[in-house]
Amino acid sequence: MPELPEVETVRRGLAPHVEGARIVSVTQRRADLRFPFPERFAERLAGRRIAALSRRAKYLLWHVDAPQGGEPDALISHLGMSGSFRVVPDSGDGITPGAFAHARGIAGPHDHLDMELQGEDGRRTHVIYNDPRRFGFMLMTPEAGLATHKLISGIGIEPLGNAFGPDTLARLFDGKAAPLKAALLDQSLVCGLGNIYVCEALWQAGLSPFAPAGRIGTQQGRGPHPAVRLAEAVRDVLNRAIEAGGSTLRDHRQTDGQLGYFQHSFHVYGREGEPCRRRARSGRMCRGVIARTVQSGRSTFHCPICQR
DNA sequence: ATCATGACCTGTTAGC
DNA sequence: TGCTAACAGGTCATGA
Repeated sequence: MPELPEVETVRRGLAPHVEGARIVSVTQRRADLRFPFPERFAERLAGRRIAALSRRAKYLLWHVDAPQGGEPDALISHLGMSGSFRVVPDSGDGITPGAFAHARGIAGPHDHLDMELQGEDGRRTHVIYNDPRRFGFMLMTPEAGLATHKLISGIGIEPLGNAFGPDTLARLFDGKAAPLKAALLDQSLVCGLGNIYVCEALWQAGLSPFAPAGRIGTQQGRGPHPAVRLAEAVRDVLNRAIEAGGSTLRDHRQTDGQLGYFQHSFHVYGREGEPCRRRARSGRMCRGVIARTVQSGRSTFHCPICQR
């Protein structure tokens, strides 16, 4: 599921419920996800206040205030392929979170974590993490060391940030023989893109997923420079996807349970064998048929006619 | 350094 | 209907 737009959708959905809220209790239903949970995870969080919820690449960062006599921590969470959070109001019947959730039939087999929160308005809610494939994870690190944390320090530029643009992109890709598809998936260059949005951005930019990444900085032709088209396409696709609440193929839900709907706007992803939807300025439709190929072990969807 | 591959784990779907 | 194989949004470790 979760590429940048889905993670950002989740962040926006959670933020009003968690920012400023106090963690009343944490129910952890298994010892590990992709990685083991941190030692004494639930105990360490209980009683502390969540100051802010931010996002870096596809990571959600929960900034947790210091406990008595301690230091602030950052909870680093990743949704993997199938993770989701949902927010459920407390029943107010005083039953423990786990029992509450089960009693109400809310906890499914893959509800691995249940955080009971008390908002600044005093209201209680549960934030429940569900993840069937368990490729997601949660780690804790001192807030002061967050930027140098192994998982965070190597992350590339945020495509929706101010520093991202055609020049940066061309510089990052300069000299790279790897195909554009692989370069855009490389989180240490530009972060947040996954298989879907790389395919969509390349289509929108009219660039071949197989073209060497280094070429976008030098290739000349008619019309806007490829790096300009690609940078614009990346931002536009991501922004539109966020507006749509992300893409729901299977698992992605907004935190209120709503589906994302950007999948209805896909031009290439999952459209193998269907006609290309590009319309030329003349009004003529592209005659191409969307092809699926495998690049570095994953499906690439593209139009062989208009993506060069 | 760069690149491709396999592994992680479960659920869904296509095909027989 | 029932079984099996292929495939799925991500990342990390490994080896060429």
